[in-house]
Amino acid sequence: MDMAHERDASSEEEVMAGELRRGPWTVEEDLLLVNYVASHGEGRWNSLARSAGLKRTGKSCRLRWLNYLRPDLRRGNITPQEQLLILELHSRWGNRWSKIAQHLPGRTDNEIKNYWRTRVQKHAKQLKCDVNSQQFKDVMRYLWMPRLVERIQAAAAGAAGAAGQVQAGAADTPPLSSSWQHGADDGLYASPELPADACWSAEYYGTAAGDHQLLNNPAVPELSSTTAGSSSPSSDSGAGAQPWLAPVGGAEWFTTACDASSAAVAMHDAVLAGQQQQQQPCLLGETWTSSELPELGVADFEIGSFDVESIWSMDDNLWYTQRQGV
DNA sequence: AACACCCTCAACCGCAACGCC
DNA sequence: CGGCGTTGCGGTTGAGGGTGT
Repeated sequence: MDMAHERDASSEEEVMAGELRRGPWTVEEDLLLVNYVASHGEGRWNSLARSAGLKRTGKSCRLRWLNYLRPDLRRGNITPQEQLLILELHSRWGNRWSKIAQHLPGRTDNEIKNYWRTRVQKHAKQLKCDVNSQQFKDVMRYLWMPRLVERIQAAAAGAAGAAGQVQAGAADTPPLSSSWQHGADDGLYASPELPADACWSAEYYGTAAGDHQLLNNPAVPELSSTTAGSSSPSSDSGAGAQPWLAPVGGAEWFTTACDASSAAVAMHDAVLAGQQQQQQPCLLGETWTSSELPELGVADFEIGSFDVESIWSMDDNLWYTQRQGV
């Protein structure tokens, strides 16, 4: 776009002339921006930059505000709940980062994009397959996601156990395949890493009514079991969308993930048993014979170098530690 | 201790869409 | 209707910190 190039060129000149700053923001600049937005509101970023006395482009100001200074941003690691949601939403929408970010309150598209590139794509690379390949999708769906579910449940069970000392019976965590996915207890889904009012608890993962709210959540209409199959062919199903989890009915994938988790955990336990005292990475190819893998669609490509443990030990070893402790 | 390599993430870039005049 | 400014999105880069040798 010529026009854009002209603008960029002028900006470049301003940078060269020392009229515009680039690179990391200083505390002073942050203060200027925060104070200005607080008193004048967002928008009109170019004029805002000038009015606030910032020697930055409007674009830079907007980005700094949205990705870093906004008061409603969440900080810290991406939680297992968020990871699960990212995997699911990306499977449906592809690299529609801003769209995905809309369903992760307090997270920015940039953050999610970075997460995907640094964590998810890394594992695809380990598997020596394309991140969009069916094999990798299957690994995500049948291994990664169930493990996340297990991990969430384990964390919730720990929280419930602690709460059980206050509320009798709360530690009696129901089996995964029944109550977790059906959301019998709101408290079950609360992550210790999340604020009490975080939407992840009941809103996203279930309600006392027993629905799969992750997929029926009004905030994610495209995932609703009542709309997923009948939604109009909007841009959501266009070029950016990736159809490998094609129009499953509502919570189907989630149920599958939960069911698959048992098998996945069993395999994991077998892996641990097989490892005995050896403190070496768990290698899929060495532990799971190809005869066990066809259902996962990972039998016919090279997986020998893939470190399974690294999947769920991406940010910490909570899940693994808990499994070891069982 | 020094160096190289790797990883993360804030920031930038190019482009397209939108809205106003 | 076209020009122009603004906004938003997705891809990419590079600084800085961490880790391995």
